[in-house]
Amino acid sequence: MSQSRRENADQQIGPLADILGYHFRRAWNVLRKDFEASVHDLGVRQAHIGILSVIRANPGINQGLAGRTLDIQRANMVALISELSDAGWVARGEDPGDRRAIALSLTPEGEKLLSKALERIEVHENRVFSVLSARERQSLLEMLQRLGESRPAGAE
Amino acid sequence: MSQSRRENADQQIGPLADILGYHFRRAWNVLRKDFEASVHDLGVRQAHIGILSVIRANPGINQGLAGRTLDIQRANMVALISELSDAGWVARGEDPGDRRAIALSLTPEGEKLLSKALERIEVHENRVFSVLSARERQSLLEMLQRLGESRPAGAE
DNA sequence: TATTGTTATACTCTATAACTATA
DNA sequence: TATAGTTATAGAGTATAACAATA
Repeated sequence: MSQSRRENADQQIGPLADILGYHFRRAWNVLRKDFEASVHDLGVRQAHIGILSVIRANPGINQGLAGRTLDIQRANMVALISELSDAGWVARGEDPGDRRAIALSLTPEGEKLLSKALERIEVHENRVFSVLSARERQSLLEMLQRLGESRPAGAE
Repeated sequence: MSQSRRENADQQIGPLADILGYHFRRAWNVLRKDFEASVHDLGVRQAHIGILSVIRANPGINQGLAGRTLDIQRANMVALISELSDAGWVARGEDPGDRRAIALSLTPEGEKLLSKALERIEVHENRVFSVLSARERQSLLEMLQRLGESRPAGAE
């Protein structure tokens, strides 16, 4: 159960062949690069899309909750929201119930941008995941959901 | 085919629910964090393990080829190899056939370190992937391999 | 006391351009 | 001219500590 066949040039990767995390990293990099290339000219990055989606689905949501929903530290949300605001895609409003909080909403331009980006992303995903069957794609989605929602305990 | 159920607190994530890349990112972060926590005290990072493994499997391999095997830019290999050399795990030798190249090999300490790290990683992977069955794990491995070896064309 | 947003800072991985010394 | 290693630098995502204003 080691030294699995690997057409990669003529090099051996040794113990890595059996480490899922290694293959995860490579696959993630392929996915990430193609994603970036496919939306780069729109001026958005990965993190932006997540934020815009969550705001669209929850108009008036505040920064901290949006960040927690996406697993983005609140400290890192600050710059991201500034970028989205500077671009004219997100508006910062007042939270009626909490004067510390900022209520986020999409501007009409933000709505348009998000729709355009989502179209690009659909094409991008069809391209990248063309090496998988529809069934495999569904199976992968379920596995990734389970992994992403898990909180493995033991290595802290 | 949208707005799929999500137990994530009471927030909606909107269009993200159907984007594989979103779930890929979350799963990758869970995996990455647990990995780091599990080998951190050994003084190694993700990239180091890959390099050590490839050197073990190909003693005398040069820096550039090791990097290409792992999809690490040659510019980024420099610091990584320096770290491994400074730690006493990797030795830089002369390449008999090419005076520009550096022939890499593991020191006895490097061998020991790698073995120890691989044990940690096995525990780590069993922990993280405990949410998957053995069959799913195998299926995931195959899909990740296919994705990682693919070179999606169209978004450049 | 706890939480919201903020600033400052750091780490890791990834990426590009330009240089040198060989080949 | 092409390649191996190098330097410098930058972008992107992620992480922690500490602070002011508000709850």
